[in-house]
Amino acid sequence: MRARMEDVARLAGVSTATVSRVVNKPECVSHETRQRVMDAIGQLEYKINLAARSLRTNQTRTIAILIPTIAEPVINQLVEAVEDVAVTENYSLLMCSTRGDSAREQAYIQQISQQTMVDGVLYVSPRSAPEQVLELANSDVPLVLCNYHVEGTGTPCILADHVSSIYQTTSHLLAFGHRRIALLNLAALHYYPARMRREGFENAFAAAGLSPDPDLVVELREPTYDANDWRGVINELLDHAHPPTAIVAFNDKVALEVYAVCRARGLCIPHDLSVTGCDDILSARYLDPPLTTVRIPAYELGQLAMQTLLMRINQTDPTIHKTTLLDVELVVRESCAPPEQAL
Amino acid sequence: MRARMEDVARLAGVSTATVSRVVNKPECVSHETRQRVMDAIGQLEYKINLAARSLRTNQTRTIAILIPTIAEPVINQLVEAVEDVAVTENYSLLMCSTRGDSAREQAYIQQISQQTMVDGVLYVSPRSAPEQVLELANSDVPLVLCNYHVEGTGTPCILADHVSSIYQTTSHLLAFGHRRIALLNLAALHYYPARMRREGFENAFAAAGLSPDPDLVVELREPTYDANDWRGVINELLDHAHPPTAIVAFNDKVALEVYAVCRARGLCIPHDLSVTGCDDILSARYLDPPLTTVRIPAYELGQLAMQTLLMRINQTDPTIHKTTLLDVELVVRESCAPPEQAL
DNA sequence: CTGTTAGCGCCTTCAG
DNA sequence: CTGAAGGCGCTAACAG
Repeated sequence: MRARMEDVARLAGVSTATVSRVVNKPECVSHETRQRVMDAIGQLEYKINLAARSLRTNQTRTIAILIPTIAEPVINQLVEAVEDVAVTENYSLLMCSTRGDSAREQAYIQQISQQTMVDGVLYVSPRSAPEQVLELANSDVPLVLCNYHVEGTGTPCILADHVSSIYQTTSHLLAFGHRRIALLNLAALHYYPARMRREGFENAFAAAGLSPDPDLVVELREPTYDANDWRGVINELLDHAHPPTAIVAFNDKVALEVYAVCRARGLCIPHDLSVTGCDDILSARYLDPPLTTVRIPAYELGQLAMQTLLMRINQTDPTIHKTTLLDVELVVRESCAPPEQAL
Repeated sequence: MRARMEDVARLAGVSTATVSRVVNKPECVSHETRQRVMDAIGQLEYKINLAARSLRTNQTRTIAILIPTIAEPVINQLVEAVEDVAVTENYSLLMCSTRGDSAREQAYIQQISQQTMVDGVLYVSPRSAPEQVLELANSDVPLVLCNYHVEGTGTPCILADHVSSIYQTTSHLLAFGHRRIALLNLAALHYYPARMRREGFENAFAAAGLSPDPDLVVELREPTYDANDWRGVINELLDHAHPPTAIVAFNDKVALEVYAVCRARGLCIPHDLSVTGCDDILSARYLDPPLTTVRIPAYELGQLAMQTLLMRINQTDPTIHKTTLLDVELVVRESCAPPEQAL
């Protein structure tokens, strides 16, 4: 629209200050004047110019959410939660998804830290080198990390308990009597949760007074989101002279691949092989048999992360506890059974 | 950062205009001067203020994408495509997802049309009343519609061919010899593609010189994304005195529910019942049996929509063809077979 | 190739 | 409760 506040002011016979008040603090303007101004606004189809406002107020009312992809169920629930909070708090959400492209991740970080464009950043599952994450953490843009952990800086970190998730699925299988349990993990460079999952796996064995067979721990370093590479790995595992009786997949998508391989080999889950996943994606319950997995509180994660970021921005509570670990819940379905003694 | 262009200019011993040029048209500045300015920028940790730039240039370099939810595979692929184009063209993406809440959809539309905040809007799968969509179309914000169609206004519409998708799955079943085919459709208020799907269903029958049994056409008016309501409907259909031998689901999620119901009833797909879906979500191929469905060119849709929007914004080509229909592809897997003659 | 100058549209003290 | 006035930081003519 062409009309500016000045035009509205003239038409309503008031000053621009009053128009501004009508827009921002209507309660501070007399009912009568307000009405006149509102009419003028409608008549001129006046549109408020956010750039001018931002320039003046020094805040953009926009936050950026930096994520690896939007196509992961856990992440898109998290994003939805963030947006829900943003909407109630009158913030807009800038989507920055990197699609596993580290150059793009870098570019986004540059953009955010070298331009005044957002009031804060939510950085989910960083894949960048720790130094780069630190660089952002040490810049003057308020930051909250999700699914990542840094120490030293005052950056709040909100995490699901990745140790616990794999600990729980592994323990579940151990309780069934499995001993030869394989772990399918993603250990891409700078991918933080991988270590925690590995730890959960080992802790579960340790708690049972056992230790895992290193041969059965597979850590793919492929940073992409392409699931194809898993098939080869799974087949290798099953071709092993002394194959596993159970597989702990680090997420449900990989568990899906285990299902596919079993189907191709004529193996019956859970009779011939027990399988667990993680994330509880939609299709987990529709598989045959339904998949035993772990529910990640993705929505709560996003909510908490956004609330924390808002507190940082408003400096409401500078003593926000630095890192929060959210509990995770085992969802037992039908993909696990005692191992075949015959094997 | 505190530093403004003026500070940089002073430190580098040049004018602000030169600093601006270094930032925006580096090729128009001598190598030497540029270097000096860049050093100053680094030294002062100068951050460019986008609000000031926008105020001056009268463009935000931001576009809004208005979507019903982010958690649908087709939509999130589309969004990814949009973002990919945005990144290459130096635009930012504002996420506006309504989560099936029409009040929120309205609020977003208000915000977009009554504030200068974005250079354009991509409106995907509107659920609002047609008048409201038209209101946005007639505002001065460049708009492109996805998965929707309006006539009269010059608004470009980019659509997947919803008629064809259901036409193809229905024909596939007819070719197997099915005659009692049920349609599970979503006909939420103002949900545009529902009509097209219904049309595809009926056209397929007509092309075979047949007509569908109206008893077997179910159109749920539930506007939510909750899939639970479908179970009851599916059970009713199968309890019918003369039940269908095949079910055409309007999308894969609903087909998933058909699988679940069949599993619960001890029915074997495709032996006892043939099923088709639409969208080709990830899990479609992991089901047992793998689901016959339709691939929607979601990425291409998003790409084309964004490119079209950019042309509108830049007025590169005011003669953009108004509406584009993208082809859709049947993916035959194993969820369909000839009907049991015994039934 | 570089500098001068004049706003972009709004908010926000400060008076009245 | 309302008005006057200044400036947020940047870009884009226009000169030189």
